[in-house]
Amino acid sequence: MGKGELTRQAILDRAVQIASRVGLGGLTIGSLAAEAGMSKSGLFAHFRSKEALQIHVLDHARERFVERVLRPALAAPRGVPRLRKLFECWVGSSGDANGCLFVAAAVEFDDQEGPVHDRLVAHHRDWIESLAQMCRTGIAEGHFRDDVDPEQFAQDFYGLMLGYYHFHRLLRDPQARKRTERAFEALLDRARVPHLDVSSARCAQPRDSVTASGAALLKPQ
Amino acid sequence: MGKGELTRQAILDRAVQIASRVGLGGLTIGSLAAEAGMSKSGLFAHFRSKEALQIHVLDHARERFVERVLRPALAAPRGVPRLRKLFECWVGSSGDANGCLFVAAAVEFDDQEGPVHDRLVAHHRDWIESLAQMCRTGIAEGHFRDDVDPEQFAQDFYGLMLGYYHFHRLLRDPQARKRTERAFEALLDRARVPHLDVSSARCAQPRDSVTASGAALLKPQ
DNA sequence: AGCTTTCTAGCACGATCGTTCGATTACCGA
DNA sequence: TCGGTAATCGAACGATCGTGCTAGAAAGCT
Repeated sequence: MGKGELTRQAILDRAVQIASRVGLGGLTIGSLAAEAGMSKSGLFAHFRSKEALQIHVLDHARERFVERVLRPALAAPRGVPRLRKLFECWVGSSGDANGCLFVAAAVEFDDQEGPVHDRLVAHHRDWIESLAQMCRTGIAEGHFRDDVDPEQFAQDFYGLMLGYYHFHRLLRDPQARKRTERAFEALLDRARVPHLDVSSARCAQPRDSVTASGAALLKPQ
Repeated sequence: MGKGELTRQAILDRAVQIASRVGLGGLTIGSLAAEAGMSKSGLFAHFRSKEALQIHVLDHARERFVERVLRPALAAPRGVPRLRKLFECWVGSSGDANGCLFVAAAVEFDDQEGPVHDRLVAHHRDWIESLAQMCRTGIAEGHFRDDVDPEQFAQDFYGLMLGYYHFHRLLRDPQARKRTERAFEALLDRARVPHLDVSSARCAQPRDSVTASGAALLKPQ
């Protein structure tokens, strides 16, 4: 990795942090340059436009987020344990800027069409699909009923996390996390096979880690 | 109402619409003036600063939102019917800019301290408290179990709606609304009395009849 | 009607926005 | 070590940002 790519990564790290606070639109080249300790034009040369910068920031945040949340989950056994690990990493990374940026950008660009919007939607679709796929795996493993709707599960899951971000970050509610954990357990319960001792299902054999779930997000580059 | 207050309201109506698209920070005095058909300085004179404008926009959106969502709900019978009416109005006003602005502003100002942030938090606290209070009323009316946690209910409710906004507005998912309705019914079910053998009841019921199940519990009016 | 208060437009300001360009420095394979 | 490529900088561009100031138009009151 050349020097250019190196500082580029450093810039993007900073950019994600800033953008998670002020949004992708509020992210300014001048302030980013100052934060990165380089000139405005020097920084600008790395990305040919602000729009390109925004997309790169989005991609960067996605990579980091996948690495910190999805990847560890895929190392866990399929089904409920994997979902639980995902949840744990997701909630745990709430101080991390990468996840927050996605939520912020989602609200900011929800009806501002353009390349940034399209890229953002694509990433979110991938993420939702990963959630749904994990639910399907849970069904296949016998942890969930087979009439559970994976898309419903994914939306409920995501909504639950959005609620967490909201209560945790805006309202600074110290109980937000505990409630989110309860909501997550309730979500699992709703999908779970009735009259079954969960602990036995949870200790299912750890099949090989990387499966279809999240494959869309894990493709290189 | 004098002419000044009249154009002020017109300005704020426009401002809420614009801010729901580009955020409170992205809301610009110049573009707002152009949209309102008046000069930049003429508009500016109504609010002594941009920050004051943002707060007024926030208050305006809140008033409208309460009028369109909370007020109709309070006209419904206490407990579950009221909650159902609230949900209905809330979901129904998703095209309305007033609700969206709050979600947008919440993400935008979640760690930007200042007067706007404080006002926003206050409004959100009020809203959440309204949700929790409705839950308490549901308990008092005997619709919900008395060990239901109202704050948990409020967070779950809000999260569910955030999920709706997300899937509906960003992802343009045509099924978002139906899933949100299912999630809402599941939320009611979880809080509902009696708490008998949920698993069998849950599995036996086809999805369509879930909606009707709660309404049968209490007679209208 | 006239008079006073309120509202609005025009102009200008410093700052910062994204962006371009040419010069200069740093890096790296030969 | 040298020469060429890549990285960075400084200065400047037009546009737009939020914000004052002042003069005039409109509205409201008696």
